[in-house]
Amino acid sequence: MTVLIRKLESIATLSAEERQAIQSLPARTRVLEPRQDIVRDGDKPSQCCLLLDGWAYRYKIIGEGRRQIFSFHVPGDIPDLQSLHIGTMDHSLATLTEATVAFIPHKSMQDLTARFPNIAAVLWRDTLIDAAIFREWMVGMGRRSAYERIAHIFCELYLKLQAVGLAQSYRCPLPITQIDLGDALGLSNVHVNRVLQEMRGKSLITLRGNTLVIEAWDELNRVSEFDPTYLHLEKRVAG
Amino acid sequence: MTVLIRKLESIATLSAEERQAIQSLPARTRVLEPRQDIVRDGDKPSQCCLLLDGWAYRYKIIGEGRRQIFSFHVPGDIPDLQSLHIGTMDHSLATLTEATVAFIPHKSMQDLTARFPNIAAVLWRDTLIDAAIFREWMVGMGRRSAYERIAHIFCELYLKLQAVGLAQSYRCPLPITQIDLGDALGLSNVHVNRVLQEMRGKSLITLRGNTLVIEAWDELNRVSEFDPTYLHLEKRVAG
DNA sequence: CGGACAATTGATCTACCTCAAAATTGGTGG
DNA sequence: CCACCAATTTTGAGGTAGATCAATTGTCCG
Repeated sequence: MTVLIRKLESIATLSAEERQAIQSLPARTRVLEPRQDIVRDGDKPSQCCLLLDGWAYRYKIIGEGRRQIFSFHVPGDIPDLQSLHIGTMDHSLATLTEATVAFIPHKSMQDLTARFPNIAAVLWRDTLIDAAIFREWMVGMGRRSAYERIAHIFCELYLKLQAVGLAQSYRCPLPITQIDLGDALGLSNVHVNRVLQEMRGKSLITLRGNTLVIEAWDELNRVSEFDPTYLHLEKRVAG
Repeated sequence: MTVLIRKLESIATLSAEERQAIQSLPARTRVLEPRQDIVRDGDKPSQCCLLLDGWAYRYKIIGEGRRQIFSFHVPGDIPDLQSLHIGTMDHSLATLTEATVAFIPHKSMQDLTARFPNIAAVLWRDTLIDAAIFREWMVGMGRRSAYERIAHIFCELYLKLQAVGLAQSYRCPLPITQIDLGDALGLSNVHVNRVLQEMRGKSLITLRGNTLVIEAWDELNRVSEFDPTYLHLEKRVAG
């Protein structure tokens, strides 16, 4: 649960007692294959899924195989926290890489939030930040060019990873294909590819073997008009 | 506060005592002009805004005057509920029509949620549904055509209004311009106009004088692949 | 070494945008 | 009741970002 505590402390403050309560949350841990569904659109889960290791993503398929990706998740995230208060899933959650996840019964989460209102507030806050990120992606898909959109998501992912200690020196893992990136941003994989080449040509980034290196952070921020306010990060892990 | 109770009961169940507690929430009521900002991007509000009458919308402006609208709000909504747990606004909230709003201090909301954990859960649920709608709009902007997108938002708005008793017989108020609609869906006003004409031509809708009439509900559902699950409506007001 | 998947390239197409002007509408004051 | 104004809607004429389709190449792994 350490990774969850670290995540929550990146967006709020916890007392020792609260950390302790989170530590002793019961959990059934499991290792999952890459690209494996964890919860599906239409399911009515009775537990939440805490990502301990690896990456996951949320998505929805609409007729004719069109796919929209809503978010990418890293260790410490509870991507389906919402299922605690919304019975029926309106989208799916799946692993991106091999992943270790801990399943926590809704019952245990409910007990925890009942005993510690501050933890409830922090978790609520987490789902609100989730929504803030959705809004920012909406801005991208509605009003930014492909180039700006891709630059923007790179800035976002880097900061999110840095906040939980998974990135530093403008270098971070990025285990997603260009198809995934397109489905997250509302673009075709072909166009994603061309924009990436343009960015490489301008020495903004390097992207090879699942590793993203941001060569020009300031410039990437500038072209995407990136303003991290919406991530609502309280503090950052050194890095 | 009756309108708030009705809204919350459209997505969850309240006890008599809970209804009573909501009724006695302190509020400073005010009438606002059309198109007037209520809270602005960057503000740190100390109160929430309950919409009693009229419409509001949330939006964000990015460089060069590009605007993205995130949501439309009707009586019963608390469009900035998130400010309760997220200190700094990352977008703005404004009226669309003349509107009556009640400002409720964060302090009162916090007392209320502390005393009634079930109300906290319902409000949390409300913000989660808000996020679910954001996701559906993301699907639209990322993967649906302009035609599908417009048809989809009409279905959504009609059901949301019906749920709080503001629409019936496939007819509802819609006090928004084609420019607003475009900024909500990531389209130009010109293109919105052409798509609307196409829909009129096919007798799917009538849209005049701020009133939307859905002439062919089933067909509108079909072309937009509309599935209301994501609205997570518990029950509907008769109508 | 082979097979599968991901990235890349080329060629063509189109949904939607931009710009600009005209027509319509709704509200306002005389 | 009418004339007028501002905002909105509508129309027309290009223009383009990004899509689609179809190979080809590169990469990772067993």
